[in-house]
This record gives sequence, C-alpha cells and structure tokens, in this order.
Amino acid sequence: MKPAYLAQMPFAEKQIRATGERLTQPRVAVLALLLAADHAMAHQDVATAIAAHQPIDRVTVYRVLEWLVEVGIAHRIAGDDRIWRFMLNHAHGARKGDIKHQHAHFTCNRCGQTFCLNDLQTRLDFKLPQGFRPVEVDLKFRGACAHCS
Amino acid sequence: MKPAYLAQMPFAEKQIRATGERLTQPRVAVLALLLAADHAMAHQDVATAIAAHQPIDRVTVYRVLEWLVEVGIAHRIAGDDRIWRFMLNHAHGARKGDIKHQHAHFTCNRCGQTFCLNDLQTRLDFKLPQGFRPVEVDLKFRGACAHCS
DNA sequence: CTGCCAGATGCGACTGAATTGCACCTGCCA
DNA sequence: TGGCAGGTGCAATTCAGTCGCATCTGGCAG
Repeated sequence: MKPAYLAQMPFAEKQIRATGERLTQPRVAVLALLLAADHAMAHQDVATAIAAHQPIDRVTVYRVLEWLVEVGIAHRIAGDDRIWRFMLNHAHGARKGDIKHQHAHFTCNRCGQTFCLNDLQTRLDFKLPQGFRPVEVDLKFRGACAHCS
Repeated sequence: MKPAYLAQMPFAEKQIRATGERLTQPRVAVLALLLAADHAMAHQDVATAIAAHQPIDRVTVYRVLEWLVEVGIAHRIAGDDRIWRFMLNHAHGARKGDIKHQHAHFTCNRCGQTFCLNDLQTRLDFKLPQGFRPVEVDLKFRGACAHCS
C-alpha cells in the first residue's frame, strides 16, 4: 500500500522551491508527510513513516523539522511528554518577527494526538500583573477530541 | 548564610501532615523550598538548593516532586526546554478531579524564569470545532517579566 | 555540459532529563 | 519497642535531542 503522503510531494516541492532554499529528498518527504497529516507529529512519527518508504536518517529528520520551523513553514509544540511535535502553519499566519503570536492547540487525553486550532474564535481578556509584558501567547486545551468523544 | 527556605519548614511540615501521608526529611525540605520560591523551579534547582544544606539524592527529589503533584500540593509545568518545572498550587484552587482547571504561566525570555499567574483575571471566549470537549486549559505567556522589563 | 563548493546528509558518539530495579533504611502504628 | 509498608539512596538504563566530522549533492558559474 502506498502511503497517502506521496500524493503531497508535488505540493511539497513547490513550497520548498518558494523558499529559495535547496530542494532535497528529505525535505520533500518530511514536508509532504506533514501536508498529509491532520494532527501534529512527533519527530519519531515522521522518521518511522518515511523510513517505511525510503531510507532516512534520524538526525536528518530533526534537522529538516528544525529547518521547516526556521523558514516559517511549520511550528513546534511542546507536549506534556516533553516531546516536540510539529505541525504546518496556516497560510494566513505567523510570519517570523510578528510581535504578537497566538497558538491554540488541543491534545486528546484518549488518543494522545495534538491538533491545531487555527480557526479558533478566541477572545482573551487578561490583565497581567504590573511589569509583565507578553510577546507570545499559547493556549492549550486537553480533553476529548472529535474522534474520541 | 542560612537559606531562606528553612523558615518555611514548620509550615511545610504542617501541610504534609495534613495529607495524612508520611512525614520525611526530603519531603519537608522540598516543600519548604517551594513555599519560599516565587517562581517555578526545575528539578535541578531544587536538588542543588537543598544539597547545599543537607545531602539529598537526585532521584528522591524527582519522587518527592512527583508525590507533591499527586497529592495536589504542587503542579508541573512543561517548559520550552523540555524540563519540568514545579510550583505550588494556590490555596483556593485545583483539587484533583476538578472538571475544569485553568492554569496561566508566564515565562520570561530574558531570565528564563517561569511564574504562575494565579490571580490572572481572564475571560476566555472560545468556540472549539465540533466534537472537541476540553477538560483543562493552559494559558502560557512568553515575554519580559516584571524584573527584566 | 561539467566542475565546483556551500550547504545538506549520514553516521557515531555524546548529553542530560527522567525512570527503573533493587537493597537498605525509617516513620509510624500496633 | 518491634515490625513492616512505604520511602530513600545508588547504580544502571532509557530516550529525545545534539554535536562533530566525513561524505555527498543541488544548483550555479564558467
């Protein structure tokens, strides 16, 4: 059976070319995989999924993921299990250097998957103690996801 | 020079007795230290601070911290550096089994310390996608803290 | 089309937080 | 005060993530 992410390869290629950086096999594979995912993926998920189809080094996966974050294609999420998970940024969002950036994630206590809530309608009303100046806000929900509830 | 946390020992003892569990040296020391702290402490901060005054094993510190979380005295915060930090719960708050629990933390990008914003006046207005049922909400700010700004 | 080389990859060794197994010790109750 | 459940100390282990370095390659210059 062919992994679903292979279909995303052309799109991945295009997006990598758009950055003006080098187009390499590992980068295409990792990005294609993320494009096909509907939830955040840990480094190992990525490595395993790709390794099933083509040989790839653990360290390269780390570096590609880091690179994707650097060029603004993806972002990393700190999980409760102290593992980084990665997810693509939404098209509209989050250029590097944004003064105020807001994330919202949902981690399912049942299946353990983490989802990005990009289209979340949130209004935060908060008053921080004197002197605290926030630059970034993360909102994290835990509970039961749509598939598990 | 005497560490400031020693003054907290009697209070720590009292609080531990209140749990009905065993009163031991390591537990008193760790809890006293957290009582004296105004910010979240990593395992190593705790171990180092106590070791300066009395011998204590790293692993014991891990276990005591975990125990404090278990009995509801403290809670753990996942840092961006994949290190757990620990902080006492506020008196009013957060018994185990609460249906809805909300945390708010502030991590300073300059000094790296994490503070608990217990008295944060927040109003969250959010609409999650169909089927997502949150049980817990974490709010995490990054920026400059009161001491660094 | 070809050679070049900055930058990317692969591999092995390493780091450091956290966990586990096990022997020994100690609160605390009978 | 004796016993023992539960806590502590120590050594070894796990595992995500990082580093150094040799090799390879995408893509530009010539």
